[in-house]
Amino acid sequence: MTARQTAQAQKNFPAAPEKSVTAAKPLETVDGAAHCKATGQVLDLIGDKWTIMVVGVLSRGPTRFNEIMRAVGGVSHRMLTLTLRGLVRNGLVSRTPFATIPPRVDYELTELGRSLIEPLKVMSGWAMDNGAALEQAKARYDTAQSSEQ
Amino acid sequence: MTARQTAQAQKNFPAAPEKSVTAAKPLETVDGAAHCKATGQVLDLIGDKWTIMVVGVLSRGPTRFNEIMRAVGGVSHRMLTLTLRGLVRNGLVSRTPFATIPPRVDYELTELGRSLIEPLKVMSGWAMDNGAALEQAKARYDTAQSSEQ
DNA sequence: CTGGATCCCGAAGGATACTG
DNA sequence: CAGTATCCTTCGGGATCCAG
Repeated sequence: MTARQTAQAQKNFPAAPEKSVTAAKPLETVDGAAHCKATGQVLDLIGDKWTIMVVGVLSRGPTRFNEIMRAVGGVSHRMLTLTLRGLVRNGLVSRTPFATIPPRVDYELTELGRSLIEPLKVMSGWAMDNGAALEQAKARYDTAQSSEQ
Repeated sequence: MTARQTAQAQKNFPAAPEKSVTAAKPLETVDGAAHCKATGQVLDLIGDKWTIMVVGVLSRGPTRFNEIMRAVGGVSHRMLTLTLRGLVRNGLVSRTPFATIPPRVDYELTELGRSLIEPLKVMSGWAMDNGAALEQAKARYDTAQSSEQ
């Protein structure tokens, strides 16, 4: 969530593919620095260990801190705090504390946050479709490596 | 690329939302462990600092090692090697060495690799659309924090 | 219950030198 | 040119204790 932005700050693609191909094959290439930069930004938001899991939980409705923690499972107290803070900061999640005792805080996806679900489902769909192929490739690669040693 | 899978290996969602909501609002929720797990897998592939940049470059056609390095800019020799190896291992990129002198190696997206471009463009599109909103949210959040100190 | 602060370890990743 | 090996620094992230 931090490593990339530094590298990206001074990152200007040296040369776009001369004569933007956007008209020719708009769906075949990712061409252009803008796309890469933009995609990188999103990955900085959700590319860490816990964010998508949390978003996944929150997509089911407003949830309290400890509920999220149990639902995600395996996340430390501290990391959940940080993850949520990041989401709130980026406006993807709203945080509404109740002055009850014991205190209670609800987290909920904002409109912006919900708009992210679609892209996530696309990724998820791709993963479901191609996960097997990926595993296969890995297996093949690994056995190939160890045998030719 | 490694941190998550360990956590995810033993990660079984404790309880799916009782009575799967899949029929009701299939496009509004990310519900289900499968989706989260799958999405997590993809993020393990492309969630690191360099992979998408490399994929972006390769989406324009076969490219040599040093070309990629220059095109990406800021990536170290070592990390590019590792990134490419990961992509090759997962079957997203093919590696074809030429026994010329000096040696030359071309990297190219495989069919599987190209199929990933679409999802990436979706993410990229979302980022382009909402990047401003994210920046705004961050700015608001940060100023709010520093002022109420 | 939610959140902050500290400590600490292991992994990520840059720099550099070496090999084919 | 492409790839490997080593060193060294930084940082993510878990455990733990403290506070409101």
